[in-house]
Amino acid sequence: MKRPLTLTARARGSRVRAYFSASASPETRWQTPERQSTAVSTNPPAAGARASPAPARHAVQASLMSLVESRVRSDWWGSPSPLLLQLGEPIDSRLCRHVIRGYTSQGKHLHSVFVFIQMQRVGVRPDSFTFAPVLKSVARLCLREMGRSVHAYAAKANVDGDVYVGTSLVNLYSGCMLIGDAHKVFDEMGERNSVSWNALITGYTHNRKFAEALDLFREMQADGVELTEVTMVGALSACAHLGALSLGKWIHEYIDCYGLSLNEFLGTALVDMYAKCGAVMEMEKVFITMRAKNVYTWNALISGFAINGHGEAALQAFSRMIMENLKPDGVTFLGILCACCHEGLVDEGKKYFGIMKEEFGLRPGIEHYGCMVDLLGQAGLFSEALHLVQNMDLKPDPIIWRTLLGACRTHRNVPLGRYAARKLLELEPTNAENYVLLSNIYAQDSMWDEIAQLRAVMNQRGIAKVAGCSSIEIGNVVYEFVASDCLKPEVRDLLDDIRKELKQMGYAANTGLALYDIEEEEKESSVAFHSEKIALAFGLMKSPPGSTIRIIKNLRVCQDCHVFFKIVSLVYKREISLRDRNQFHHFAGGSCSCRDHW
DNA sequence: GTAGGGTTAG
Repeated sequence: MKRPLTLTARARGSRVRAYFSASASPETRWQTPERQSTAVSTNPPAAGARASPAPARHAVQASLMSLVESRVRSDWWGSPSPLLLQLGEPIDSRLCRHVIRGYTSQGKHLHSVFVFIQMQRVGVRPDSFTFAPVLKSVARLCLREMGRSVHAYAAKANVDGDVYVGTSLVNLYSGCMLIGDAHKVFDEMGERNSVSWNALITGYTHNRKFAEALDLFREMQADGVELTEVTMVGALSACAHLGALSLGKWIHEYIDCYGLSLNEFLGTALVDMYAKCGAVMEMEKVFITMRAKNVYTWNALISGFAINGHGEAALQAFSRMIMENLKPDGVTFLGILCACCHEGLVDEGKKYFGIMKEEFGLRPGIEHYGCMVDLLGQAGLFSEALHLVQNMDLKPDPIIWRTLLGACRTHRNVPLGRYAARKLLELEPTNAENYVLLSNIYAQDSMWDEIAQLRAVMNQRGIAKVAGCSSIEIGNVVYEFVASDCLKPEVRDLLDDIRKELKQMGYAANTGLALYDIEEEEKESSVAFHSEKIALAFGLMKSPPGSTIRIIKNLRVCQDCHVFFKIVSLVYKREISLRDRNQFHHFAGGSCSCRDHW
């Protein structure tokens, strides 16, 4: 008998807050208590989500034609099926549907939309069979205003109550990043089924609203709607991003218990969930179990190894992938280059960057260059890194400059740091992270005047630092902590005790990381209460002895916390997994899986 | 006959 699990919604408004606890056992189905959060369904849609349908046909013709016709004409006339362009001729509606469906399924979305418009021009009425594919095409093209017009036209044609059309509309708005509108359509649907729920859940994950996606997942289950493979893919994706391991495991159990098909989609989502939750062994187990694998699956495995500091395993996986005759793509090489970065494998990274172009004919994107700049910069090879940035065939983006700036911080390279920061701030003057990075470089060399100037610029421009936030799951409840939080006395006392103990082991707070020029004692306390340290103290207090402490942070871990965690893992004999914004740090016995490269 | 799915720099 599996453990009974209950689910609670995320409680908002408290400093330490519970997201959810894991769910019910698969046998007993998921017991969903009353909602505590109003985060999801009260989200008001943007005005005009249900625009007046009155002038629908004209709206389609006028607003859509001007937008689409100019873009489509060049390749339309050369297309293999120009028969519908005999404007003014009667067009058979069945033929139109057939052609639209064909174009949409082939990914020729502009063609699909264009045929739809021709139908309006010659007075052929579309039906639900026509709206569904054309809405899909509009969604893929991300044409918001066109989508609203087609929505209005569907209402006018009285087919918006159809479950297929409704689901297509949910998909349309979420694809256009208008998730509030998608939810409004969903709420107003007279008939819903599993597919409509899946469309909304997936929409929330695509819109990066992961906690809300899980709220919906819980609602769907409570409503007794069938949870399918597609549902689980969406929910697992949300778990992966949130680091919600216990819920992810529950879903895995459900898949096994209910015999859901571990196809490429679901298997890849599971592999990715375990990877992003730092559970590397479970990730490998799922991968081995899977019978159907494709390039997505391999990519999830390779980047999973990479972010968890298993660079060699990532490279071995790549070799196996090639042996199994799978063709790697750009994402595969991103994982490989990322693995080389985290392992500091400069020569290997250069080799794979070359292979990518020469053997596989893949043109490196800006993200591949980003990895190479990181690899070279973190290795202290600044001339090569700068040469690459200045000579690549793409315009350097802010991430490229920020990566170089980060390497300058690692190696205390103030002159190049200034140069990179100037380039970066030209492109991205309002991102606080850029100022903090440069300030950290100055602070390492006690350049307090420069820091004061930076602070003045930030104040003048009204730029505030992003608050550090760390979460930890204890007993199936996720607690969140904010940096310099108002601590409970017992957590503060424990942190003080830990610090005293660590000081005896030679730990001294790295006060150079404080953004401002402040008194030594204050500097120490500002890094002393970084959110990950608070989460760690809470974890030491509340988790069973010997269990792995898993913490997730929204920003990159600072050098001081990194040292702190290493010593805690040694002194307290605990394994600690810390996921920061870019990668995992697995601490054990006084060292970290990242080998201090991050 | 129409709708819903996975990987991706720092």
